This record gives sequence, C-alpha cells and structure tokens, in this order.
Amino acid sequence: MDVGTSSSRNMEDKHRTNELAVLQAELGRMNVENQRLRGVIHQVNTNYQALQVHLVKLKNQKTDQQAAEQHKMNLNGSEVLKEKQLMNEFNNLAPRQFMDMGRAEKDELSHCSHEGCRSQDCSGSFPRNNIVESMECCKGTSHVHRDISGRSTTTGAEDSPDHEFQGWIPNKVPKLMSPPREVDQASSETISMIKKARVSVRARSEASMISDGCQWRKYGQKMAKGNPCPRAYYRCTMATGCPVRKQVQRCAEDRTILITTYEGHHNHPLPPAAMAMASTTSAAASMLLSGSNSSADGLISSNTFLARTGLPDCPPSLATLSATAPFPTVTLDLTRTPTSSEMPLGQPNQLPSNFPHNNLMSVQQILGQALYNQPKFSVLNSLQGLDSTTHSLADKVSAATAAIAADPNFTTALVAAITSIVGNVQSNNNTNNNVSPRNDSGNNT
DNA sequence: CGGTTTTGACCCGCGC
DNA sequence: GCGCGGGTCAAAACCG
Repeated sequence: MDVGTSSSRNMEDKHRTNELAVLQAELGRMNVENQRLRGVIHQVNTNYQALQVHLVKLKNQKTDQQAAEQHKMNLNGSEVLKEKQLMNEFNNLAPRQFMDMGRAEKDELSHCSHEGCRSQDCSGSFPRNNIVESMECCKGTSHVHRDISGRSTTTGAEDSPDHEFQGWIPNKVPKLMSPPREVDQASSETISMIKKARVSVRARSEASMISDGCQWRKYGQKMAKGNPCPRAYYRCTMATGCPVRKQVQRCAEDRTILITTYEGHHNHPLPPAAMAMASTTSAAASMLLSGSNSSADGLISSNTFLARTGLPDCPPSLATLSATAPFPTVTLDLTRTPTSSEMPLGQPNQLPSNFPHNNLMSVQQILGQALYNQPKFSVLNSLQGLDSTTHSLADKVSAATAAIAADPNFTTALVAAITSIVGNVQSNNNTNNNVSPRNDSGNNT
C-alpha cells in the first residue's frame, strides 16, 4: 500500500512539475510577447511624437509665411483695401451668428491661447472629434488674433482643473458673461460662429433616431412650427458635461426622412462607432466654415463651393451650406443617391474616382481620413481663399457623403463599416441598434 | 434605485 | 410692449 501510495504521489508530483514547467514556459512566452508589444507601443509613440513635432514645425512655417505676406501687403495700399473688403464680406456673412461670445468660448480660447497647449491640443485632438477645438487652437497660427480674452497669453490662469471639462453651458450664459468686445471683435465673432456651426444629416430611417455611436439623453421635445412631427432635443451623455446636443425631427414632406442636427463638439474620446458619423459631420462643419462665403440668396450648394475651390468632380445635392439659418449649417443629404448627371464626368453612376465604391471599409477609411485631414484653418485662410488641404477635405466630405448615400440604408452601411473595422474588439460592448425607441436613444453604439 | 423620458413652465430673442 | 417660436429646465413618471 505504502509503495503504491508513494508511486502515485511521485506521479502526481511529476505531473505538477510538468504543469509548472508548462505554465512557466507560457509565462516566459507572455513576457516576451509583452516586451514585443511594449516595443511596438514605444515605436508608435515615437512616430506620433515625430509627427507632432513635424506638424508644429509646419504650422510655424506657415505662420511665418503669413506674417511675411501680411507685412508685404501692409506696404501695399491697394492690398490693404482688398483685405478690408474681404473682412467686411466675411463679417457680413451672417451678422446674427456673431451675437454672443460667452464664457465657454472665452475659457476655451484662453486655454488654447496658451502657446504650449496650442500645439498639443491641436495635434492631440484625435480621437476627440473636435473640429471646433482644432480650429480654435490653430487659429493661433494666423496673425489675426492671439488672445481673444485680451489678457496676457502667458498667464495660464485659465488652466483650472475644471476648465478642462467645461461642460455644457446654456446659451443664456454666454450672453451674461460676455467678455469685453473691444478686443478683436471680428475674430471672437468668428470663433463664436464656429462654435455654433451645425451639421444637419438627412437620412431615411424608420427608427426614431439614427444610430451614430454616441449615447444621448432626451431633454426636451417641442412642436416646431410648420411641421406636424415633434422635434426632440438630445444631449450627449457619454461624458458628464459634454456640450454636444442634437435635434431630431422627421421631415414634414417625407416622414421617412429623419433630420438630425448636431451642434457642439465632444469633450471626450469617441468610440469607433461614433467616429464615423462624427468625422463626417465635423469634416462637413469644417467645410462649411472654411468655405463660408456670402451669396445673394444666402444659400450655396456644396458643388458651387467645390467648383469654386477647383473640385468639379463632387456630386452636388449631397451637401448644402446655409447662411440664412440662425447658425451656419451644413446639411448632408444621405437620402439621395447621386444621379448620373451629378456624378463626375465620364463616370456615370459611380462614386468619385478617388472613392472605391461598394467598399464599406473605405467608408470608414475616408471618414477617418476626413477627420485626420481636418485643416487647421486660420481666419486669414478663411478670408483669403482655400488652400489645398481644404480641397482635399471637401473632396473627402463629398466622397464620404456619397458613399453613405449610395447605400439606401445608411445605418446598415455605417454599422457594417464600423463592424468591419472594429470586429471583435467591440463584441463585448452592447451593440444594439434601433431595437426599440428606448434603445435608440439609450445605447446607440 | 438610478437613469431616462415626458411634459408643462419658463426664458430669451426677434419681429411687429 | 407684446406675442410668437425656439430652446431649455426640472419635477414627475417611467423603466429595467
């Protein structure tokens, strides 16, 4: 019995030793893998830093160039006159849009006016879908205006802990807390307009809300004049104090069309699912703001704008810019498939040549690119015309919009695109879409 | 019980 | 000054 017991005990010990060895080997492998991954992360970080430095360098170069140009223009009286005319044109675009400039704006601008944080915020805005912030930060690259608050840019007094998380500020607050207006009025007004820029998305959907990847909380509902369907007001709840709001309303003419209007920018990282829509809307807003231009009727179609910027191959009717609305609004019409006459010459019923159609993967890529390529506009850039980055951006917006519109079911396309990218990474998340009205608003991931 | 929705009240800007 | 309409608030109801 004893012999038998001891032999079985030996066996057990051997087995355990083996198991231990296996586990140790596994551990060793994991350590190696861990080291490798660390190396990869380090490499990515290094690359990121290098890119950031490069970006700052480029921005500085541009700034210097603009300064030189400005100086040159100042020597030339007629050029100065031209610039003034441009200024006037710009300011006349939508006077009502420049009404209030509140604390939120002031704080953010002060924050961004800090030289150190400017470059960081700009380059670090991704994955924060933060077109407005990007534009605000990088307005500093222009020589028009550096310190909107009129205070020293080096104080950094605004960098309070709670400042980072500004939170939602009611419209009435800015009015009460308006900063002194003697400081470069035009610039502050411009920023105000930028912050109030809206992006409206028209999409066919049976659901009460299109899923855009964000979490929303309904805070109000109103009957709007001229539309039997109520308008619902939502606030982003993905982060406490996120200032982004959206309005959802069915089109009066065609109730299958859902009009979603986004306002503000997220103050938190967005999930991949939200990036797609956010990229599109922010890029569209960017296009709107960069291309804002007065016209007789206050409405300019994107193709007019795009043609003006040298992009004749963008399908019209997909994006519309409006300067007559209380706030500058760009409307992305996803209910239409571009007709052959709207498509680029020689490519009937096809997406633009630079767009690989029927490839949902590329939808995501383009949407992502649109975000990445958001040009860092300066006020001067806006006034003096559009640079090449604007062209490519507008191109991408149009292409992305066309891509989405090409699919009759926007939501499906978007979800498919996102799913193709995110795959199992998101599998643990609840990815219900449009299951019920409650889920629509509660969990639109 | 905590988060969300509903809904009447309220505020504010704008036009007359 | 007044009325209208858009937008927001906030208490109550609702829901999981």
